[in-house]
Amino acid sequence: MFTQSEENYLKAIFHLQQASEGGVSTSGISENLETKAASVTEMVKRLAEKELVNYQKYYGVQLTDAGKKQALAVIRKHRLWETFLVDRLSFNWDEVHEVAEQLEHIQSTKLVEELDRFLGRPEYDPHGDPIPDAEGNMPEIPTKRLIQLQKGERGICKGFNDTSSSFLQFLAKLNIGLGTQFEVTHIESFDNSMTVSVDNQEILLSKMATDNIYIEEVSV
Amino acid sequence: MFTQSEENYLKAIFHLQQASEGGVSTSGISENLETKAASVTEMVKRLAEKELVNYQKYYGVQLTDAGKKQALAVIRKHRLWETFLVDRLSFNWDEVHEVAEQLEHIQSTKLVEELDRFLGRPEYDPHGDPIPDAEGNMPEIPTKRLIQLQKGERGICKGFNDTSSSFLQFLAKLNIGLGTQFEVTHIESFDNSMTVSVDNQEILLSKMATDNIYIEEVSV
DNA sequence: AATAAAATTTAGGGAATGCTAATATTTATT
DNA sequence: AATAAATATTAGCATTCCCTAAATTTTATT
Ligand SMILES: [Mn+2]
Ligand SMILES: [Mn+2]
Ligand SMILES: [Mn+2]
Ligand SMILES: [Mn+2]
Repeated sequence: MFTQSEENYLKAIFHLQQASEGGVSTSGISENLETKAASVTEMVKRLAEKELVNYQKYYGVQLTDAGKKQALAVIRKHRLWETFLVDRLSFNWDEVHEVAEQLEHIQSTKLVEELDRFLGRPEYDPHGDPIPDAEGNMPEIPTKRLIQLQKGERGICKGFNDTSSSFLQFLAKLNIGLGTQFEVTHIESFDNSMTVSVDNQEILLSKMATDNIYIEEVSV
Repeated sequence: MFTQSEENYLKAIFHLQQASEGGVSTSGISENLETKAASVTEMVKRLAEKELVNYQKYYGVQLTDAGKKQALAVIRKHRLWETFLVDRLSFNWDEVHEVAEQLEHIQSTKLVEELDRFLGRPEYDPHGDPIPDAEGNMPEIPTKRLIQLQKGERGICKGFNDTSSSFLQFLAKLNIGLGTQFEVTHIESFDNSMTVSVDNQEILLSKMATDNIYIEEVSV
């Protein structure tokens, strides 16, 4: 259906789109795929021709529904193969990316379906990233971090960027976990440390900590 | 290392080479790969440039050692993946070819090694074709058929092309099996049926039968 | 508002791979 | 041996994908 190169572009655009609103820039794509900007412009025009992206000269691209669907199909394959490599063959989680980058382009609906079944319909890949289902549904990935909140704003803890045991143990000591409600009561401009109130208790968190906590903002 | 297209050509040349001595013809390759002769000539020149084949204009190509090695590596991957699809995912033996045709091009030494281990180092794929080992060793595939022998020549039975139970049962009735020694005593030009002596017994075999028996020729 | 800097697009080109039509060579048939 | 038929190669062209250098447009800075 699509070439490997087209699929790589769609995937890159999808990921860049997650991380920022508005159009995805030519330079963003070119960095992500390690190609030159001129090559990106050319490919983006072809993708627009095929109605996989909306492209506005000089203002970047956005995936259409068709483009998003295809991107998710590739991401699904990528993460299923990573799971296969780690769970069934004895790859380490840091050795799988390059191979999955190739395997994600194999075209066979039956293969994807059977692989998914064989692996026990996993929901997350070895890196903890969610695996889209056959329809492209995937748990929303939290992108907002506690550090981005202003004084007086509130958020609910949705996940962590750093998943090392030391960080998780630190959080446990403070009674912070998934679902914890924060209200920012003070931001120290000197070092960007933050005071948040949790269950009417004041907790001081370093920049380092607040940058590693994903939240969903709650309107006051 | 090599492109998908190059690998497909090497594999095709390898298979055609098995089935006949002398150079592999341009038209043979073009039929096998469903491309035009002109495209074959062009690719064959590139392969010769890279010393994967010896090419003599108008007289076809032959794989060099390097070319043969690469062809065997691709065949190894193809057959391992077919085995995976049938043994581990629930593919039927007649559904695997197209997918294996893609999977055979994935580049990762570790993946091939781990897949081989995971499958229990199988020796034959779901179609009964032998799987080359990592060094490219593979049981010799018999290519000569009984039908090719002339009157007075001898051969030893090495395998069968048609492996249907009806054919195998027919052979069993005549006491023909792996290792059986034939000597051709007569060829009936009218219908190409053949009389062979086996253990000093004369047996009449139809063209249909002799065309499905692989042999190794024995010099008289 | 003018200018400088950064980002993007266009122009022109190359490698890989395939095609059709024209030409050359080999092989088969008279 | 001459000719016809079959095979193979060359010439010329198209597509995909990537590149560098030049031109254009947007964004940032004076
Ligand atoms: Mn990829
Ligand atoms: Mn992953
Ligand atoms: Mn293939
Ligand atoms: Mn097979």
